[in-house]
Amino acid sequence: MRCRSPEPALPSSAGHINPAGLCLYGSPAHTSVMRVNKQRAKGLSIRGSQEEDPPDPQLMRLDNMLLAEGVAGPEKAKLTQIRQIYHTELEKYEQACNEFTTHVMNLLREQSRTRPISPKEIERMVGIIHRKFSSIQMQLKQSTCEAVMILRSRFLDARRKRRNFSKQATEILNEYFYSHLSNPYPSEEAKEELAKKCSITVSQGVGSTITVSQVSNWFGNKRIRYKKNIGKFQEEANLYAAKTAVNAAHAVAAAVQNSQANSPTTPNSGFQMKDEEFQLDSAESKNTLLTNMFTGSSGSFNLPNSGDMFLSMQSLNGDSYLGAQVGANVQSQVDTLRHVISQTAGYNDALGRNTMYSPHGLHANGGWQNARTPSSVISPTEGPGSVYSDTSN
DNA sequence: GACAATGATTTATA
DNA sequence: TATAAATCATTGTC
Repeated sequence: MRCRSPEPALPSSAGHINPAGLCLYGSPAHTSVMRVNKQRAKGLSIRGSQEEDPPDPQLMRLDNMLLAEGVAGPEKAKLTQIRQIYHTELEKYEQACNEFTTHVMNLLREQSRTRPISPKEIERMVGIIHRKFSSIQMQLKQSTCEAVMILRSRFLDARRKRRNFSKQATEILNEYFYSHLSNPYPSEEAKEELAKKCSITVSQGVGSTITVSQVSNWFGNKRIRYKKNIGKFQEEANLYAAKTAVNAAHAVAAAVQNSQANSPTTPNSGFQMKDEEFQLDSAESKNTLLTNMFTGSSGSFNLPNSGDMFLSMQSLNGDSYLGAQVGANVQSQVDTLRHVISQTAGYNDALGRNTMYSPHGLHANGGWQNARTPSSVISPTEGPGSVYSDTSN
């Protein structure tokens, strides 16, 4: 149940101060507001009114609190408005108190001509007046604090509102999801890294950050929605699978080049890759590449890695996406790659296992195998510690 | 304005 | 305690 905060009741004039005025009950802020008000009420006097020139410490504190929360724009303007009204009203009360006291003193002086008036009586009268005004001033302060607190809660409430993640952030999360399709349960570290990565990306655009719990939410939603309607996500899965493939291809190409550069005596393994073959400027071209990879029509490059990628194709369409022919094609490409990579050294363990055709991943009953087992990762495309790898699958 | 997409919340469960 | 599943509520698109 979401609560909606009402509009802050701004104390616009002395006559409008809510006499009950005090609804910050229960909250620590309320307690502290009351405590401060009590302290302030104790020392309230006409003379003390001059102490109001510096900004109210409580309001200053709330102000700082709001600023720390990132209050800006209209909220901040409203805060300034509240403070201005508060100080204006306070001044008015103090002036009225002064004037009224002077007036009563004059009256008493007048009366002293007809009857004896003791200084004690004058003091008592002034005391009564001051007490009355203090009480009104306290109400003003309480109302102001209330308005500020409402403003704050409204701001926090607004922050709870749903905001779509940036495109880049969603892409990062999707990349992870589809490259870990057999076990889309990022570890705590992976979540942290994803959150970090997303926030870095997002901060360049929207200026917000994504927390670890938001990453968890995202994966929770993604898993359930993917499982519910695999067909709907097929295109997306293809796209990200292609992306992963391209990334892997780049990494392999780099590894091969590196290997050749480091070992001038090593003959060319026959696995030549031109970088332009992997330039995919559009989703369409990625899809084309993907299609070619699975049909073998391109000839330039076929599936480099990613058992998950094949898994996604399988699981998306039941158990026979392009069937064994594709599987064999993929297998041969993987074998070629494995051979190349084994020559470049360093990733044998990572790619040494071929689980491409094992029926892992999404179960027929709708669950993921090894659910709740965080995937740990070392990948040829990203290296140790990266969140983008699923070689454990 | 209708509808789909999506982030957040709640509840139940292992 | 993490997750699944259902649901809510907002945002974006047409």
